[in-house]
Amino acid sequence: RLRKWQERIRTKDAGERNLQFALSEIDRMASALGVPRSVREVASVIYRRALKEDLIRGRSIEGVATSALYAACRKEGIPRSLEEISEVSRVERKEIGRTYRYISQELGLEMRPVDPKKYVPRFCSELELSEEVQTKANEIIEKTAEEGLLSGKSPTGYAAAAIYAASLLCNEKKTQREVADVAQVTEVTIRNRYQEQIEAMGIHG
Amino acid sequence: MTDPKDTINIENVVASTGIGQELDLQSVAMDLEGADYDPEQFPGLVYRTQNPKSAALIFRSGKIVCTGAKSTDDVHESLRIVFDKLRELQIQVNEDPEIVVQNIVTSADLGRNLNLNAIAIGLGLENIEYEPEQFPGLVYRLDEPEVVALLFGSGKLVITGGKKPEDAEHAVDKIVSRLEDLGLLE
DNA sequence: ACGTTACTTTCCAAAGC
DNA sequence: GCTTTAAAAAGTAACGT
Repeated sequence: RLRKWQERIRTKDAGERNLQFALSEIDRMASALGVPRSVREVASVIYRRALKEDLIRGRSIEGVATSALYAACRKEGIPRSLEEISEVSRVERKEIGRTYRYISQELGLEMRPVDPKKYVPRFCSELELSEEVQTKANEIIEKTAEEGLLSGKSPTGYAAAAIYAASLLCNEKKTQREVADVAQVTEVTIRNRYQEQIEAMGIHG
Repeated sequence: MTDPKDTINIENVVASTGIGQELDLQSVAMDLEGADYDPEQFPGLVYRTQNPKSAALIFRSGKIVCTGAKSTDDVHESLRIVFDKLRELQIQVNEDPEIVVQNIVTSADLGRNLNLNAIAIGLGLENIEYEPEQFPGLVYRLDEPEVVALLFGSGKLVITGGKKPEDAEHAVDKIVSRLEDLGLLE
């Protein structure tokens, strides 16, 4: 009898320790990413729900914690790409992606695809581009996405191309390399998306 | 107006069977030309047929998996070749072992571009998976037939998980009517 | 700025770790 | 869960030239 009781305490303590570890990891990663406190709270809620629904079995605590943070950033409208998230996590990109898809499905998070416009303010400020460029980039994204150009394309690459195009149009040119570095995509991707976007916008230049 | 059903093409058929006899894969690997066997890496021996093109995974238990064939007829032809090769090595093989198709992979074309964002919302976010940062296709699981469809912006699609060629046809029909009902196939 | 190769996703069986 | 095999879809990436 005593043994069972001690075991319960042991598991309870272990579970408590694991939860504390997960929450401190979320805090550490959130700080490294510079996201507001509200995002950490949303991530914590998602993590606790995953724990309650027993979704952590067969997965690492770190992987679920990182995925919860990725989901929280998206839910709060300030997405970070898997590439950016993986830079502050000890879990590799592929594992974060598959764990995110799993918890998102199981918890019924009903996450909408990321809107590329959500990346515009952050990328533009890192590039020190004006408000005018941001507005222009948003216009390009809005208009070309309506025409169906966005289907299947990565949101970061799409945003990067629109920002590159907008910087040219507003005479605040940034090179493809500069934009690519901030968005963490290749110049090839920017070139491909840029060509499609300017063609759809009817711009020549 | 091409019927999307007429664009269906079988790309791969996976089937399993067995010769009803245990095998010494080490000696089969020695005698069978072109056999790849690395038990440290994988317990099955890999044997490829050229015509029809396929890959057979042969196990110690005598069970065999055939994959890569473009039709169920090709699966039977490929396995007939594998059975004959084993008989040449003085291995007893049952008369005509039962061959069970486990999975058929099909491609098709809806003939129109798709707005995957609108389709994701229309089909219901709880019924689909669409993560363009990770993969350009929208994943749609059907209950009847029980298959998985990958929808792309080009209007092309992949149907997998079916066991009969008709499964893909029924799936394409359902997807087309579902998208038409939603006004998203235009 | 090309071209090639290779990786992402879905499905399934097999035997063993 | 992983390992191996095959195949398509389209996007992205990393090579070499």
